[in-house]
Amino acid sequence: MFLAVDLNDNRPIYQQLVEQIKALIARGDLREGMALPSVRQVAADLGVNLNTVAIAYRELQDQGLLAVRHGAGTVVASRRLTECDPGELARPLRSALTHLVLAGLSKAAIKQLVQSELEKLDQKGASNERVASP
Amino acid sequence: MFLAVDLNDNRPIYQQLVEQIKALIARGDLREGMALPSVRQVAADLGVNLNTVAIAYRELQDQGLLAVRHGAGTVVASRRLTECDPGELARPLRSALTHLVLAGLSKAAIKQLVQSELEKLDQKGASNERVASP
Amino acid sequence: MFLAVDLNDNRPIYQQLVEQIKALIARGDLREGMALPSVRQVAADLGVNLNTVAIAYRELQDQGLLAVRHGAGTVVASRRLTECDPGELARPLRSALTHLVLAGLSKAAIKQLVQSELEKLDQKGASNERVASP
Amino acid sequence: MFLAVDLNDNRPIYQQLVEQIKALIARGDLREGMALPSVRQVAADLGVNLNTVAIAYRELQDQGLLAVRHGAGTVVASRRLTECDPGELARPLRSALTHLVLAGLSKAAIKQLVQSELEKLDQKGASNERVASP
DNA sequence: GTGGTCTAGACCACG
DNA sequence: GTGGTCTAGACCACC
Repeated sequence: MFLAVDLNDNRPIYQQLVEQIKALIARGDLREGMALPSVRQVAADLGVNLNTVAIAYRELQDQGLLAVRHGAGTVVASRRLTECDPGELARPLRSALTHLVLAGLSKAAIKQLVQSELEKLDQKGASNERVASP
Repeated sequence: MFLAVDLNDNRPIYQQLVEQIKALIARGDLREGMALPSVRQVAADLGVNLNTVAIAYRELQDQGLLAVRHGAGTVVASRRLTECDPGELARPLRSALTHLVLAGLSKAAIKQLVQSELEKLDQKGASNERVASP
Repeated sequence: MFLAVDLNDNRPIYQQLVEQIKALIARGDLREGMALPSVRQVAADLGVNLNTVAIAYRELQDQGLLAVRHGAGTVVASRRLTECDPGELARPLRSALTHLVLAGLSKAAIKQLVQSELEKLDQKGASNERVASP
Repeated sequence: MFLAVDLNDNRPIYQQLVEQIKALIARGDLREGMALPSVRQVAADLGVNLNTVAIAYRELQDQGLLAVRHGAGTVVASRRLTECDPGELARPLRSALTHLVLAGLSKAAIKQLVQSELEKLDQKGASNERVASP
């Protein structure tokens, strides 16, 4: 299984699941139309409450990333760009960068870190830029 | 005053204050030894409870960013760089970048955003690199 | 119950609780993953305010000793050794030893006291060294 | 001057002064009958409030370590063993040892640390054991 | 049920 | 004046 809960993480479990599934989609490990394991199975595998998983799935559905097909499980939705206030969009970025600056990293070191993290995300997730090969 | 609370923000007020003050320190608007407004004054200005502000100040004290002197006010602490696991350090960055990718931003757009945010931070905070030339 | 507040103690109640819980963990009475009584229960048992206990738990969470799971109670965190400046680490020891010297204890008496206190701590806490022999 | 205030220390200034003077006495740098600088001079040297120093001196007087001779300044009192509940006496030691155990130090490492700290204190402060030479 | 946060108002310790 | 702590009681989020 590709999901895990970290008990040493302060964040609520459902939020950890949301983040992880988002990351899988962003990386391209989960693509449009691919099925996700059922709420019950995830709950059983991780040993968490069924409701907790359901809330995570619902959150992702609300964000337009998952499509819940009645009786047929849950699949990755067709990519719809999330509509956000551009100002709001950058807030977590701003917060993360502040964190790094206060930790003493130089501007160059931070840009390098961003670069390497972006490459990790783009390894498989180039679905948007892909042009012709299938 | 340079602080504000956003009621539309999900995060607790005290955490908003922590973030804002951290940003001010990272930008160089607040420097070593500079005094912060008193807990009571901030509370009055923002219309929040005294304790809420005290919790924010205390959090920053625990993180080593503020030096709170009982009876004598609060000042920005002398910076000792926080030593952290580099892996842990990048986690919020990773999360923020995932967020942006899912919002549909291209790799190039994200790097540009990072660049512009870093420049905002570096406007004033170059005090360490500047030596003597003017 | 294994906690108590001493009203003759100058230190704030929440700090007394922090110290006591730390001691229980150091002694091995509380081990990784063990659940602590709820904030409400401790507050009721000790006759102190709910917030006072919450502050103590939160402090221990910040120090990485407890894992507080919203809605699911509090457990002893999986230990990751705290990395500290060795000089800073010895400060409370230095202060305590000074105290004992001024009270008139001989060097030998102090070492004996240290020995006996350490034995109390090591009674149960040898879980890491024990391997497999019984 | 042999006293200093550390602004990055959370403890109140007067308590820092008390600790430092106690350490000087324990080490033997200050011996019976030796004069201390006046309250005013210490206050001026350290740039702290006159009252703050006075409170520190008074605290030490209450503990029987200093003798304030009206109009003639302050001297180190003739050593009187501090009367304490033996249980109370060990509390700071217990707390310091707990701290070290939780930081991951082994029993042996702690005893070695105690040994080295005690030797620092005994360098000059052997006034109790000294037998014959004056 | 759990913990998290906030308020209002009180009292104490420090400088 | 400053910050520190505590109380009582409320409401919210999580499981």
